[in-house]
Amino acid sequence: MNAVTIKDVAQAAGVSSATASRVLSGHSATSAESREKVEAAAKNLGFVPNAQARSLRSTKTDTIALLISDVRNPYFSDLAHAVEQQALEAGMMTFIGNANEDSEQQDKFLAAMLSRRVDGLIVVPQGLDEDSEHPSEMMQRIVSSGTPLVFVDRTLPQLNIPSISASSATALNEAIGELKALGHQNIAFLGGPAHASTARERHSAFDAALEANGLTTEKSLHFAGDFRAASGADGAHWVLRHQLEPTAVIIADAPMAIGALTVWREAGIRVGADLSVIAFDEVDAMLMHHPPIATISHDLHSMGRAAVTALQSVMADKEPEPQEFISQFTPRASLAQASVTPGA
Amino acid sequence: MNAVTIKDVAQAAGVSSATASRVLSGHSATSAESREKVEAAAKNLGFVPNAQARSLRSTKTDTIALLISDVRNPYFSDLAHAVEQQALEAGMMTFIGNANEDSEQQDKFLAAMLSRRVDGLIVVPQGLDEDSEHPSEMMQRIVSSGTPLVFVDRTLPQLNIPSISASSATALNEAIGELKALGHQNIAFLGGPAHASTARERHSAFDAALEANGLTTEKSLHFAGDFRAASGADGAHWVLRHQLEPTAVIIADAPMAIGALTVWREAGIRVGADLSVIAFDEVDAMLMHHPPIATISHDLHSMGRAAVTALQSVMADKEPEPQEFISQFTPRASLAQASVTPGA
DNA sequence: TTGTATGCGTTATCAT
DNA sequence: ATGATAACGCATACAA
Repeated sequence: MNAVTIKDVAQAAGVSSATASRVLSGHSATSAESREKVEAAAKNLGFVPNAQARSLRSTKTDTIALLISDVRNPYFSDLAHAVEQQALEAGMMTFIGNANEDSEQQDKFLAAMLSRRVDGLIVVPQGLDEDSEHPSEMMQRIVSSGTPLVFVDRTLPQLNIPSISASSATALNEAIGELKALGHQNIAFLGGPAHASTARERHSAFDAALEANGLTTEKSLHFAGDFRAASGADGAHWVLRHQLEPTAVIIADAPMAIGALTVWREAGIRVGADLSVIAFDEVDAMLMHHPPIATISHDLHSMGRAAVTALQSVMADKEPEPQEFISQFTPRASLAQASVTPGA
Repeated sequence: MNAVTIKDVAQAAGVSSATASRVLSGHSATSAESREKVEAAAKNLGFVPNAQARSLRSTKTDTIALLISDVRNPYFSDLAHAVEQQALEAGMMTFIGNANEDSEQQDKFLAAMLSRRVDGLIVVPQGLDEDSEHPSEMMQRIVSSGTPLVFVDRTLPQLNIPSISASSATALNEAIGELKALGHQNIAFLGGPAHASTARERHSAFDAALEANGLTTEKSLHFAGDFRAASGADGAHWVLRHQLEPTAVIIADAPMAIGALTVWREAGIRVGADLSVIAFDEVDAMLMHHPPIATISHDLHSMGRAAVTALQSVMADKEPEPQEFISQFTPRASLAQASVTPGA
């Protein structure tokens, strides 16, 4: 077992534990001689500082936590990768946690992080499934604990927390404009759960884009899913049975798109001929599909970087102006894919 | 800021901090009266125990770390999900780290975990790129520190660490048998980097399967990639230019398959007609491809569970019999996909 | 520059 | 069952 402490190192080096500490943390002044001896002893004994004790004393952990809502969604694993790289550059470790689209699991992770005194938290917040109006109790406690916190991708508007999110207005306007130009009139929307701010934003941007393009906003053409594949499959059936016979569909995330495309394939619907499809999130599966699916995609790398930067601001200042941190990113529409073709 | 300690709780409850501790950790015997008072006070003050201090004293963290080699590879994020769920059931938190297929980044994470005194480590080990024979120095230190350690997916044979891995022999035998029955003679293999044990295992199982099926083991039909998409693209070009004109290709992981399929699509090669393709790892992109790609897929859920179970054994016993923990899983071949058709 | 002594928040020991 | 106190490993104020 590893029981080698700074005392052992000090003893082996023939100095006091204070001097050993000074050498090993490298802050204060130390003589070249003791530096040499201590470093040799530490290496020799295989000394690994106990981060628990260190941060108990210094109240700094150089660690942030990132909570995403679904590890298995490539959208979020890309985001995780971006955050991690940026944090690494800033000398901080990242703990990645997975809420699994479940607010209970989110709270468990948040509690663990809070009790481990991470320096900051970057969170894709889960709304409460039953009640989207109020954040969970644990989330409230995080906030009132004063732990630096930043939301990314999704947000909880009630909480006034710095948020890195995206505005789909432009991209959806472009998409709908393109579809209209191709003759599509009845465009369906397979949306996400109302407790996710991104789902709400995409839905209202969809409605606004219809209106801006002079198309009727038909409430019945909106399907409420939950961002997971199974609900996309349900949505696909719903589209096929819909009395307005939509000729184009926009899908709010990649897992739902995968579920839907699988259903349509099995039903013999030819995407790009019988039905035009545009999906959020440019993941491999969308590009591998035949034909490739037109996408509205976010610059996850930049969003991840921005989240870390915003968190660093919060960690530095004590009272930041929240308004400064509501960053809006603009996703990019790639519509020149064969999944978008003239409609009836 | 959150500065409420167990002393504050004790004071508010009118008991000693020792009693408060006993109530809050729930181990020793306490009177109903003090239990009530302490719990009320704790809730009232919003007390969050400091895990640093707790585990400094108790040398237990109820936390394990999982190091995967690429967060963005769905294969590994599925594995991460499985490990996390199983650990949660056992009352342990999981820190997920990403080596990004880089042994330096692996070592950074391992150092951080070691210094945080996690109770155990589940690792998909990176070999050293230059020298696949020796584990990294940090890995050696982990081992000699006595921290409970289990390898999953990949292993480092030199280290004699309990390992959860897979044997592709059966699946590849089946795959090659099918290809031969369909008339394929020249079958190429796009493999992974030699420093990954899975790459070596898949390669030698491929050779063995050729031999078992009475096909010549043609060294020149093996392409050495690195498990990433770009090398799959290189491999795709290599296949097209190869003088033996292979009619079937087996690809060692999903990212490489995606890279290769993209190249072939752009080159106008019709997979399933001009070329038969079988890929390891059944990820969404393989199923979305037209035609769907035949796959050899692992039961990641079981492998993840097994890894946690094995780790628990190591944490319980002090000197386990390593042989007991070399679990072999057998991937399943799904060959009835249209990417596999008769060959020249 | 170095050593001594103290404290971080919690649990364990030893009395009572 | 409870309280006083030491101890976990480290960093730092203060003294030398």
